[in-house]
Amino acid sequence: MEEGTSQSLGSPADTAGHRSDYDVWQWDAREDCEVRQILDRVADKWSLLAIALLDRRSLRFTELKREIDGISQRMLTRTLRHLERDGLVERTVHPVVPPRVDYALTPLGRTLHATIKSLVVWTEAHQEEIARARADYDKREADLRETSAAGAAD
Amino acid sequence: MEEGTSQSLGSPADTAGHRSDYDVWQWDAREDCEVRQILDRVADKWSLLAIALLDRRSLRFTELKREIDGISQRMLTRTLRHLERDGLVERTVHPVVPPRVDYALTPLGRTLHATIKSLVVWTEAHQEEIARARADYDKREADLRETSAAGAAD
DNA sequence: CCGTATCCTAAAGGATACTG
DNA sequence: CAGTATCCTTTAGGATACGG
Repeated sequence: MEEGTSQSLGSPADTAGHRSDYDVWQWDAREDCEVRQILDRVADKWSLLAIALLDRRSLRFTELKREIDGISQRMLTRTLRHLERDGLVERTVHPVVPPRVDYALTPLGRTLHATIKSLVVWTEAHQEEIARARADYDKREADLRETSAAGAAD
Repeated sequence: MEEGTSQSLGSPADTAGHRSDYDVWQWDAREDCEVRQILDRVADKWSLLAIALLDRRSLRFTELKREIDGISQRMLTRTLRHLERDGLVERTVHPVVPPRVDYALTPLGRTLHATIKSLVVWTEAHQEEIARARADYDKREADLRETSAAGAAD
């Protein structure tokens, strides 16, 4: 792993004695860069769930619809099409009637799922810490409002 | 009830000889569960960028605004407040005039960044594969439209 | 300098109805 | 069964103006 290659943003950077080993701007969140797109794909409302389910076993459309209870037909179709386009999911149409369509994770999809899982694991490991942080923040906020209200009342 | 509450989705599961080691439904994407919230936080338009920048060194409001060129004041404030509330970023107000406010990643924020980074690394490693998949998909789509158009014209 | 408040637009996504 | 097509609501987020 190289230290910053295209350093960009003329920042002195290393001042904190700590540094990212990639260039932040290479995956600038606003651009249509790959990371942004993958992140959007992974993070959208239903993709992650579909990926996780398909990582267990392949499923057909209706099965997915039933398992991801609450998703609309429209969104399930869109989600699956996006995943398919990105090469994460494979769609197999069986020429029978009534139609049967199977969805399965590709090898690429499986490696992505493995990666996402580390984020899930992180969250599970730290959820209490986060909950505490939120409670503290909200408490401080409430105290602040109370104080300023009291101050205004004086 | 569907079979299986925690083990859930009555899937014999292992059929593919492969299985996730967590319960998909514990982090059901639709609920206000922790994973969903963290994922939303991480994936929203600006958070990731802010986190990555702050992982290098602490920055003040205006510096962040300048570095994340394109972000509105409104969204920068909101983004930072959310990160602060979750205990990922620490906000330090210096009681001077004009005001000076420094933002820094907390230890928790740093570990999150490290985790996110693995997703970034995954994306960088597979972006060409994804690009190919998309090109293939679009090609097939185009061919299909062409064919059906020709068929209709006949 | 560091915000908050207000207004406004674009996009995501649900509900519903229809089709091969 | 496995989708499209259409309409409608909700939300994210930009622009702008103002305040401590």
